[in-house]
Amino acid sequence: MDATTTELSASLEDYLEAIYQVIAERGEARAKDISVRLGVAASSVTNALQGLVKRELVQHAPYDQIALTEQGEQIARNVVRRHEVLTDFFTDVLSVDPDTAATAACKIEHVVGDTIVERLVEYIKYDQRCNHGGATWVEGKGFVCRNALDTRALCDECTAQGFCRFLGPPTEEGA
Amino acid sequence: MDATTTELSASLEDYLEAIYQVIAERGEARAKDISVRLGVAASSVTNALQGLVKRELVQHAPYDQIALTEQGEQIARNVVRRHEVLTDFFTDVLSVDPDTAATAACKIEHVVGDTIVERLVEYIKYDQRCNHGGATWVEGKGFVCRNALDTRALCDECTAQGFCRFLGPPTEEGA
DNA sequence: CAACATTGTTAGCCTTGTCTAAAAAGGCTT
DNA sequence: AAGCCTTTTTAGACAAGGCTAACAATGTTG
Repeated sequence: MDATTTELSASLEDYLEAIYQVIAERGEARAKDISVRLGVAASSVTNALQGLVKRELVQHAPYDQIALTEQGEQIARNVVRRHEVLTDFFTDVLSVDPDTAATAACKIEHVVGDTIVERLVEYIKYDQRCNHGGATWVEGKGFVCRNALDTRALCDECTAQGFCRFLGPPTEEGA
Repeated sequence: MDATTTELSASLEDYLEAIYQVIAERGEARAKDISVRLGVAASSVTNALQGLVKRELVQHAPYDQIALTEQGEQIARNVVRRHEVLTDFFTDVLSVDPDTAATAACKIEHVVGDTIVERLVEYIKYDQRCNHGGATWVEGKGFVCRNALDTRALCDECTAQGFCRFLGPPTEEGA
């Protein structure tokens, strides 16, 4: 089995993520921590660890601590990043409540590809920097652009400057 | 087994979706169509059908056509809807290319919850109706609000009207 | 209507991932 | 160092879902 090529299952990604986070929080990770965090039987952890060790993503001698290999840590970081990006997007852009956002991110993080994630990152940045673009969720009304809520103040400023003040002057690409 | 309560696996959702689409396209569905569409062995289809029949989501006598029950069709429609919403969001809002969008939607449709889907719907609507809010992906630049691309025309209009012209006047909720 | 091609089903195997129960290892505590 | 409690591992079962190979039904066509 080629460890570098094989796609990792959602389940194994979850283990990797949990290991990474426990190490980050506690300094070290033991099987118990993982089983508690994932709500899974201890034997399931042993089982998963064997798979991860075989793939060289984890270092683990029986009855000992759990550590990530270089490779494993990289994958874990990636999963965490996807999780964070999704969470941020759901809460900041879509104004979804934190619990729902977290739950959704936990599932989607295992299936979303890089292209989408990077676009989401850009979209979040856009939403943060541009008072034109940023919309706000208003219950019973849908998404409303901030200009519509903040009186005309921003629009005046926009006109005065002739461009979106956070992006620089208009480009020639415009219609 | 309580057919109404049990969560459906991603795999069975895929079968349901395929059956729905084949019926929509061809008027009827047979096992072969499904195996071809999903790229799966014929026996896998038989197998899945048994599960779906047991759950009363599909009607199917051996060697006969495949039909959806009321229940099954409802679930199928739901999956299709999630797929479409995701695809639209990825292409229209995030400007991701159609292939990537479709691939991502195929996977995410099985794990995304209703709350997020409905927010995405609203966001797409917002993006379509509000020239303030709508952003456009510009390669090498990120998302740029349409105002920044379209010269100041829209901004002038915005100022003249004092509000986002697609949403009505500013509300008191504004800061 | 009989032969053959296509389609569908069955049977049996494999992998992944979970569980429980039982055994083994480690670590405290006296 | 002996005993006890916790943690880990092993062993074995099970469900899902996929595959191949073999068999059965259907249907088409001389």
